[in-house]
Amino acid sequence: MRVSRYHMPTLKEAPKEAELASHTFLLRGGFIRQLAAGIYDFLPLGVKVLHKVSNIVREEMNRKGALEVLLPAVQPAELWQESGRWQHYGPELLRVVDRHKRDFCIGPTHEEVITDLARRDLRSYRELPVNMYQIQAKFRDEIKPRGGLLRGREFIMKDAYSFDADADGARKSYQAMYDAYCAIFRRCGLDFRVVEADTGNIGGSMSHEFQVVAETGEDYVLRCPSCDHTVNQEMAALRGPVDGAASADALGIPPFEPVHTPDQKSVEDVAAFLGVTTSQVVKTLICVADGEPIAVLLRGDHDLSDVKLRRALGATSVELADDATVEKVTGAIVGFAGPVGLKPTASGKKIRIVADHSVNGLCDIVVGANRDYYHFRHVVPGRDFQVEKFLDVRNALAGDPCPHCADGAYSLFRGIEVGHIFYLGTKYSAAMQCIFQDIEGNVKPMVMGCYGIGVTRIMAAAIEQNHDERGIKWPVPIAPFEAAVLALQVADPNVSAAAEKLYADLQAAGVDVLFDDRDQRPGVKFADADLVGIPFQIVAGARDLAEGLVEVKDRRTGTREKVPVGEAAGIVAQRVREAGGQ
RNA sequence: CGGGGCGUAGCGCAGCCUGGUAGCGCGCCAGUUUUGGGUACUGGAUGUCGCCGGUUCAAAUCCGGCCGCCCCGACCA
Repeated sequence: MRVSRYHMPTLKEAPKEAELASHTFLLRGGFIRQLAAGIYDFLPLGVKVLHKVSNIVREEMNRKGALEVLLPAVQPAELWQESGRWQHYGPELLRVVDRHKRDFCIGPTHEEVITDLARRDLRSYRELPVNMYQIQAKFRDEIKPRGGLLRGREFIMKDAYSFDADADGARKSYQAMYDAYCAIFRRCGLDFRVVEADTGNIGGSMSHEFQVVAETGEDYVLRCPSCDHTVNQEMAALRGPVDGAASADALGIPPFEPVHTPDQKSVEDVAAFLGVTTSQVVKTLICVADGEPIAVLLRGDHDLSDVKLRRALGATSVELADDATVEKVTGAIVGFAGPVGLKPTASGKKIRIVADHSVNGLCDIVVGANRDYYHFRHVVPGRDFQVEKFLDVRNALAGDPCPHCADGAYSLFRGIEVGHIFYLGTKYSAAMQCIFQDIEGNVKPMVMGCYGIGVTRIMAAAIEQNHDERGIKWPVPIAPFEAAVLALQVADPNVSAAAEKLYADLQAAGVDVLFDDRDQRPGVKFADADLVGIPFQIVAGARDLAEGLVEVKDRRTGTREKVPVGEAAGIVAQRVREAGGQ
């Protein structure tokens, strides 16, 4: 491709909305343009990267026997009502009404559609297992799209769904996808980790995330260096109730008493005001679990993991109560909830009180007084209030003990989730009558799995991981072009002839090459090639050509070397191959 | 949804407080120049100042409403 005939609108200055490297360079390099919040146009360069990633995904999926399909973006509400998600998905599901007043949604995922497809055409165990996938745009009406392609509302995803006759087969299907995903991300040149994850509202019983290691990632991941256990922070368990080991000696502690805390709402404020540490303040979070309010006690310096709470309670949904509920339950404005003297619920039942293990064994603590602008101090758990049970519900932190080995301690890193696989079981197949007959003639629901990869998110993640101040340093397999030829003085016949030959030779060698044949200053070409992130650049200029040389630059390492013109194409073709190019 | 900010040329911004000719840099077009890391000079084109309404002789500027975008928080296969 010749730059003079290409559309590559690079920008010298970054649009002000871009904060992250990936967002900035994608915009500046002319890969994408924003159309609306979280919605982007893909320009020619962006599409090229998208295709390279998609092709890798496709190859690895096909290698595992998965079959490519293409499902509709617009889906009828009926299917979602069948699975129950029309009610449960919430405002993230973009719903539309057609001219006949029928309800539809723009698919945020395709479990319903694929399950419907499977139940119609798959009847016998002889036809299983089947794994079908597609690469297609999804829409999720995110509250807050951010970071360009990192969290858009419309994005491109590869989603696959497996159907097996039994759990054993389904586990094999799951493992095949696990392996395929590792191969895909490795081929994309990403530094990633496989992470144990929660299944969220998609359901199922086993799940792994594939996280690209990046400072700018939204997810927090804990990893134990001694046993390599790696898990999303929101569900990282802790080893035993070690926090509460110190036994309470309530004897010397005076009765609890109210203190006026007029302007102190946060734990930090209260601790500072009363001259105690934040770990001596116990915060009481009013949550709603499956519709019932529940009080959850946590040490002031800890955060709640709503995922761990949900799992510990065996609830299907857990959320923080809204202000009105908090006021009803505590009789005080938000910020002063405490375990002492909580009101019974509307139905007359006493509100349940649970606590994190770390609260066990604390004594002489500060808690909210369930009264506006008051706290209690010298409170002793067990003496002044009772806890129904102690649970592991706080977010694990770096340094916390790993539950899978005797002495390991978690370390923390941030990641960008680029893939997620779920062992679904029969959640959708049972709800939607996706059944088959086994060898004995029994009718059973199929055992499913689903597997997603954020294709557009890979683009962003790859940049977060591979860039410098000048621009992108694409890994060769997903770079928009593998090499560029920069003709520094197009008016000079020697230069243009040499550059044309290099261009032709590289093409003949199967290299995906961009030829900068514009009548521009050298600086412009260098800057654009670096910005756009072409891995290998051959610089053909009058100065070196006079000696029969051109310069070969490696964008990733920054090394430049002078080589004879005649050898340059061969050298670059060789390096492209070694780096995993086409 | 709560808090904050922004909306003026393709991009980055000034002008608004204190109402009166719409500006700067980059980019773009023409020409000259330059030719190994965004060259210099000359000339030029480009704006419903986000939208609607109000105040006023006069509104980018003041007032009201709406819309859009960004950031923080809550949310999130």
